[in-house]
Amino acid sequence: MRHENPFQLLIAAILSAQCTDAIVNKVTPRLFARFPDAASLAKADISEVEMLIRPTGFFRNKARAIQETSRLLVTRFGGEVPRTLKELVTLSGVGRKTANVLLSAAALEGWEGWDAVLGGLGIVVDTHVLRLSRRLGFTESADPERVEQDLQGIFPGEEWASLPLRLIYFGREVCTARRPRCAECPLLPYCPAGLKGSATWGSAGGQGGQI
DNA sequence: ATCCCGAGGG
DNA sequence: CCCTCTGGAT
Repeated sequence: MRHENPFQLLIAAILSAQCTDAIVNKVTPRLFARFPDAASLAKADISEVEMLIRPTGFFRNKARAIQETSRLLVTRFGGEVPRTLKELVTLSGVGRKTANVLLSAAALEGWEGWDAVLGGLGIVVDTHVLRLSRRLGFTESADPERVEQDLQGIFPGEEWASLPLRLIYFGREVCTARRPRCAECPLLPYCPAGLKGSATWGSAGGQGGQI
């Protein structure tokens, strides 16, 4: 997700719920040209915000969320993005997944002043991470928090920030939800769902996309 | 468990 | 047409 600072990534991450990042990247340049920081977005006309973000879906909820979050940044966090998961999830439209997106970006991009709190970093579990974790046998659970715990038990802490980005890319290009390209997959020899899955997921009578 | 909601792919 | 997309709040 494109961003120039923590505020922009926070807003973009809220907008990315149930929406491709390509669409988020399409609307954020206009949004941030009009409202570049928390102070300006906090005072914005809500209907104008709705128009700007409409293509991302859930636009009424999301407009309310990013404006309320901007107000909270101004009134409770000095106009800055808070740097702990506990504080981040108090923001409107921000759950554990979105909070972990911020902490992961801070770790990967080496944000100034964030290193002290990165011990609380978790693993981003979105729709791709959830699906691939189940297919690859990292977890049996469908609960995002439980999946995160299972992944934390498998991967060393240094990989927690980068793992989701790699799974997401892999999930978009190869291990897609609907019709995974098992024939082109380098992980096929190690995949429990593997080719036997494609018989189930695919055409005849299968209740497709169970995993 | 349900609602929010538009856009793109198959 | 139906399913999926870097979910969160009620």
